[in-house]
Amino acid sequence: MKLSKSLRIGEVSKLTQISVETLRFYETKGLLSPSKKPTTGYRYYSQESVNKLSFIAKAKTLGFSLSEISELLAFANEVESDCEKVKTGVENKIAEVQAKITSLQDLEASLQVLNKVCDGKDPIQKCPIINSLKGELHDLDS
Amino acid sequence: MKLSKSLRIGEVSKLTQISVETLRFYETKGLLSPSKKPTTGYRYYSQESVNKLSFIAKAKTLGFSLSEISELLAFANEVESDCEKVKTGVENKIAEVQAKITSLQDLEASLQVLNKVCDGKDPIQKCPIINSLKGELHDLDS
DNA sequence: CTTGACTCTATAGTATACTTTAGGGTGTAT
DNA sequence: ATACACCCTAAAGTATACTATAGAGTCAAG
Repeated sequence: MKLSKSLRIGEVSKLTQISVETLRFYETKGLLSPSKKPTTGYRYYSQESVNKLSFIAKAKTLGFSLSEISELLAFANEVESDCEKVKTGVENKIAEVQAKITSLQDLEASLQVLNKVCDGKDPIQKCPIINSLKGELHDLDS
Repeated sequence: MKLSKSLRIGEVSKLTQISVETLRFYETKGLLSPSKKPTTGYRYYSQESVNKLSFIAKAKTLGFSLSEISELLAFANEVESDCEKVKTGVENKIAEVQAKITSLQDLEASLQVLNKVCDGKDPIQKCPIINSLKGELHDLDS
């Protein structure tokens, strides 16, 4: 078994495009724990660490928070468990995303109503948008 | 001219459902400035303040941040200006919301792909979701 | 005139995800 | 040997939007 070469923080940073400060920050959040040379305190990252970081980056683009990612990583390390929890996590995230989409669509509709009633040319005292916000916003509450 | 009755912070809080702490916080953010009785420092809010607070609350439900709301309020007070800026602000917000919706829809599609490949019953080592995140995620990068 | 509800300021804490700063060691090439 | 890039820790700062706490003054009723 050949041990894969271990990397220092700056090299990992270049490879992953994650700043060294952020790498250290992730460590404080328990997301990874590189080995440290006791005499110098220098961090040495294995290839596995790099893989983990790309896992983290991808999960982040999927909208997972760092603590959720932490959970996913923990699931992945629980040899006992099956992947039901993981699937459940993904399903919860889907539901969450759908809910966000719905509320943003509602929001957009409300904004479109505001936008439609204003030609942008009235003096500010008569601006229908300002007046709508000041008033009851009947059109928007439904 | 009858001056409308001025209210103390607790009364305004009950009326608007905004906590007294938040009312004071909004003040530090420059969103409103109730008059203060010099001898006691007590805040007294006019009906206009209450209207402003309902404006703020509504704009918040429309996804405007406090600093954006601050701008809207400033526009509304610039007697010189027409409502073009306001309309532009709303249009920018619409574009922003649309962009968010699109990216959330992409996100959902990615999550659905993950969800579909996993029946939730594999041992964690074989979990397709975990493995997708670990691997290249070809299906998701497109 | 005292009690209790209400108000005040100033400061710190919460949550998320980092970034920045200060002050000091480490490693390698010349 | 010394310069220079790179690494370390600990603490503070950033942004958003509040919430909470401590210690003290105010107001109205009984």
